[in-house]
Amino acid sequence: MAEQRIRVVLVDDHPVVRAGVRALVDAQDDLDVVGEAADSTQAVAVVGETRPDVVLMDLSLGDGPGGAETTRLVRELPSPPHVLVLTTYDTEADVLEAVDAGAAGYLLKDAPPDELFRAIRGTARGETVLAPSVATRLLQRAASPTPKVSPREVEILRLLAKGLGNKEMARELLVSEATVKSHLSHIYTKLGVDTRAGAVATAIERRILRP
Amino acid sequence: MAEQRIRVVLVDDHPVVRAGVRALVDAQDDLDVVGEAADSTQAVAVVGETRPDVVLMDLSLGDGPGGAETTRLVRELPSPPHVLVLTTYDTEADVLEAVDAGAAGYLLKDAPPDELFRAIRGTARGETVLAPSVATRLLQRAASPTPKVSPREVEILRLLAKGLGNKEMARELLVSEATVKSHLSHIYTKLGVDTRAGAVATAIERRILRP
DNA sequence: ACCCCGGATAGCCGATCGGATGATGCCGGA
DNA sequence: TCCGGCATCATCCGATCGGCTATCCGGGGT
Repeated sequence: MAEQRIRVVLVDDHPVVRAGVRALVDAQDDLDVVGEAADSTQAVAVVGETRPDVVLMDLSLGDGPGGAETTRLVRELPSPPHVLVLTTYDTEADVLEAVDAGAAGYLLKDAPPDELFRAIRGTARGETVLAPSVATRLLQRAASPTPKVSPREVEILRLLAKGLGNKEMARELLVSEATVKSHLSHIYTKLGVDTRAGAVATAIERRILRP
Repeated sequence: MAEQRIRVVLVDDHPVVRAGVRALVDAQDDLDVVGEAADSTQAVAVVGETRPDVVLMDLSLGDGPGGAETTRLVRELPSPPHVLVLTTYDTEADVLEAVDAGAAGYLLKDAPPDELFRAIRGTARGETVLAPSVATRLLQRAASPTPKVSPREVEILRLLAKGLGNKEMARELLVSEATVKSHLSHIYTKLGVDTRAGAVATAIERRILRP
């Protein structure tokens, strides 16, 4: 059956997870783990050397560039491999970021091994593979596009989460209180809330703020 | 060297992680993985049957009872095994909960394999093993004890994160607005904040609320 | 050239919040 | 038994917030 083994590289900062995926994937006779990387730099190097068909990419890589950025770097290599994101979270922001970084699929770590194998094979063939829960979220977001929060607004959100009042934010950002209120109004509109507490909760949920 | 193999049971809802730990641990000749469980019920059953020396416990087990509660259940069995918590997060609330559920150690999943092995051996001998970053947090918290947030207050926090006003919360919880404000004041004191937004951010950070 | 958007600013006003203070009832541990 | 924590309720008041309306400017895209 295995005309040609599918060559896989793992990118994950957790040794345990790498060992797990390797153990599972190597047990399949049409799949080969040809390399591992724990961070972004290693990932690019290993992919360049081993020229795999598929890269399994974790999104949180500890310090340094994250999985999304690493995906972008890998996809910019000549004749790049397909990237299958394999991660714990299914927050919409993560998915979107990964997808527009060039990821071909998105799986959650709690997926049963079978699903993982099918996903790898599909990705190798150039198919797009999404975990059901992720697909659902994507569709929801597609229906109501998330307006982008501007950098300045993120700044406001950060201070908001620290519990600052408008006056204090104004001082902190060297602008007038009126400006702060203006930003806040825009934030409310974009996040679909109408209170500061709701804005903070939604911002964290959407991963605009890191908890 | 290996006078007596150390018998280990894995409890984790991620197949990938179970495979990883199993692969790593089984490769050590003094350690034996004698069972796996994906949820709380399975965990208790498997531990009861296999009578391991050490249980490696993930804290987030998907639906149903979590790792802390499961740790408690396992520790209530006759001549119970030592429980080593192996998880992704090192939030103070998690650690405390696990420790007073009877866990003997706390390791993070990004720990290098060596550390994991040493931790398992230590735990088997009845030692207390804490990841450095966890130990640090514990000490910090020991200095300034975190006041417990009451169930009712958590309820308030939940609604707060949804952006409700005091009046709306009162209606929702079938109490007077005065009561809501009273709860809020207590929450502010306990969390060390003085605004709703700050309370939400801190509550999420402390994992009192799930994002 | 034109227009839209992000960012900054202003004033107004009603609704809401946050702090202070005080009181009651219940339950569980010392 | 007594104390403390939890949950409940009440009032008062100054500070703050949130919505609304409007203006201005600079840069990027059509």
